[in-house]
Amino acid sequence: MTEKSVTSIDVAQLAGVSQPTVSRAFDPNGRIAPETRERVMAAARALGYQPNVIARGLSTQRTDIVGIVMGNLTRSFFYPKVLENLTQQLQALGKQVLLFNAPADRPVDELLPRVLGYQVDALVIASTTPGREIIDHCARKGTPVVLFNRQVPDSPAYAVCCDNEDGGRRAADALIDAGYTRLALLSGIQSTATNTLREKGFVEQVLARGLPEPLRERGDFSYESGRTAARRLLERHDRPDGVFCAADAMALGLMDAARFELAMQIPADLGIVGFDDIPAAAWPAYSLTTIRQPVEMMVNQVVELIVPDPDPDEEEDTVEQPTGRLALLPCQLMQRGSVRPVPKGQSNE
Amino acid sequence: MTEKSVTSIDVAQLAGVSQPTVSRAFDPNGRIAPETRERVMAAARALGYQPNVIARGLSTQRTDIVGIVMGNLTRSFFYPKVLENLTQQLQALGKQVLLFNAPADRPVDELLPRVLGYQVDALVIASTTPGREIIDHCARKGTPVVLFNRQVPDSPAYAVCCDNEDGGRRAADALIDAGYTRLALLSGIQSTATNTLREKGFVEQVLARGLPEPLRERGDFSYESGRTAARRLLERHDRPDGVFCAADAMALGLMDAARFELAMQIPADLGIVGFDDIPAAAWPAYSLTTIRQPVEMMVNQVVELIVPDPDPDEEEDTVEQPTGRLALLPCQLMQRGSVRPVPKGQSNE
DNA sequence: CGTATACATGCATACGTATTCACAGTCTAA
DNA sequence: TTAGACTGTGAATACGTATGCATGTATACG
Repeated sequence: MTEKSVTSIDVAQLAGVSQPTVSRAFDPNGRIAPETRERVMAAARALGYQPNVIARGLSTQRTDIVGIVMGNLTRSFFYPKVLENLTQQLQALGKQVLLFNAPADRPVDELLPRVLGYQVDALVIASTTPGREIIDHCARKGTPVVLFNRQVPDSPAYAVCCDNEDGGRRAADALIDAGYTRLALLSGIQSTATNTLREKGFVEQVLARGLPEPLRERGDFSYESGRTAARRLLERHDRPDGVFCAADAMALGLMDAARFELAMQIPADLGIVGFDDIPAAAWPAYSLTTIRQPVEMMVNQVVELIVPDPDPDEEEDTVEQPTGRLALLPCQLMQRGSVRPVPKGQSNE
Repeated sequence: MTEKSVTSIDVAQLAGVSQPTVSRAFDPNGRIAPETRERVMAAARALGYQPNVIARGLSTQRTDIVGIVMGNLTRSFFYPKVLENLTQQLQALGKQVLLFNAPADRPVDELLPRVLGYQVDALVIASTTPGREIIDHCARKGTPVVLFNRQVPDSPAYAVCCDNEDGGRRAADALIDAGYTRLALLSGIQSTATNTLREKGFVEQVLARGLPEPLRERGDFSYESGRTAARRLLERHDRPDGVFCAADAMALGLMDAARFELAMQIPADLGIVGFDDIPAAAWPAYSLTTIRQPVEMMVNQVVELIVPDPDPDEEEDTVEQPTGRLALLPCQLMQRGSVRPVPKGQSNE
């Protein structure tokens, strides 16, 4: 058993050619006579030969593997879709995804040795805290790094973000336009850029519209954290009447605590705006008004940065991209039932 | 730029040893003097050297890469957790996960060339339909294949399943014990073993307990499919009063349609039992009674099959495992609010 | 003191592919 | 007809690591 696997040499022998010819047959641009290629392919089929990607990687210095570092996949219910889309698109382009798991609240540098060892062609960091070390190291090796909804200033990494700050502003507008006045903020993991920017946009807009500084409560992006934070927040004497949650999962937890533990009416007693637009936000049991992240667009951007267009006339001079290039994609307010309708004629002036 | 990456030869030069010595320094079992190892490691640190896993893979015929084939990650909300757990555990054991995406309803054989090319040490197939070809090919190469919640009879693949058939039976008992009598079944993708077995267990138990054949409606495991199926199912003149859904996501869709479109009371007018125990099932907005799959246990089993215990006294004779070995893990009924309480003294006799 | 043993290390080579170079044959243009 | 360009192929080699084998050195035992 454990049959020795069939190599390009075996195929070469059967087809009566040399090993390099087999290699060329499998290279779409390989200079080879059509009839030779056909003969090689026939032999390959007969033997069940499949080029060894590992060996090829050693030879070409390209593995067609893209590393993806992700934190808790199941915390906010947002990243599974990102991962799914990314995997599908990359696979369609001949790349495969190597998945790394990292804690969300520590820099990902601990994974550095692993990631480097696998000679990935590119690295996507999402849902965790990027570290300088890993970014710089990849930069030296010429490995593109794309940060997903994260930013590291003055670094050579690309960043693809939805406009979190603007999203925060829109959330503020949505609540204020609807007439809520005692606002609160339920934030996520403090060390993340997603949280910081959403928070900043929200608070600044609240102040800009002439309302007092919103209350603050902390969570970790998860449903449970939203639910427990809700108890603290809604039992205060100066209980807020409108809350922006930095992630939908927290908003759902908050909503459940408010409705089922504190018997509050939504949106009458309490207006809630989330962030992400996860599937459950649209379910009628929640009908959560939220800020949608343009996942498809973001993933497209990432893919574009990672796998260079094969077209551009072989201008292989690698037009040096501006370091720290940032793609900022627009978010969109999804109006649903967790915020009461805007009174006629009133809106963000 | 694109600095040439540092190899074991560079480290060897700096440390004043030969290249194989560097290799041995990084091998935990390598015969090497402690002080030499320290010197090598110091040199490696100084240069930022990291062994090239690809090259190692070529030499050792082991890549430490485990392939995972998954279908729609976001359809039933069950697989993200599986993937997360699996990735974490394998990573802790020094393996990495290479992710393959496959359509859920077609055999995964189309991916065969890809998977084979990457020389994975093991292959896990979940959430999609396994194909004979890929299994047989891996068997010939000595690559273990583990099917997650799937089975292919008489194949050399391992299978780790929760006891889907028993889960179906328990669902039937839960509904019948609570006094529901006009039962229905909302099934998932027909070609999957998970669906077939849950269906079988449920129907057989319903008949065994003396009730008439349950109605049947079809979905695809997704929330939306549950919701649309609900409309068809609940507008019949012989509307059921108890439904078993082959996945929680469908149950939630069904529940929403029943409550918000048809103004039915749950559990009074309609009892619902799901399968999986996804996070949302426990949320008070749903409080779904469901059959829990023991995810941790299942993942542990998978990992055990994939990475052999290093302990067993080097009995490397590879005690031939029985082909088609199946691990059947128990599921558990989670009693919540979507089924009315069992009347006193009544239960599965 | 001599021999057997364990240990530490270097040398040579293998893993499977891609690629550079050289060579022979074919085709085109004068 | 011949010089040149072009095409298709094989030989040789590189990619970075692991490992079998041989060698040399230190240790144990009689």
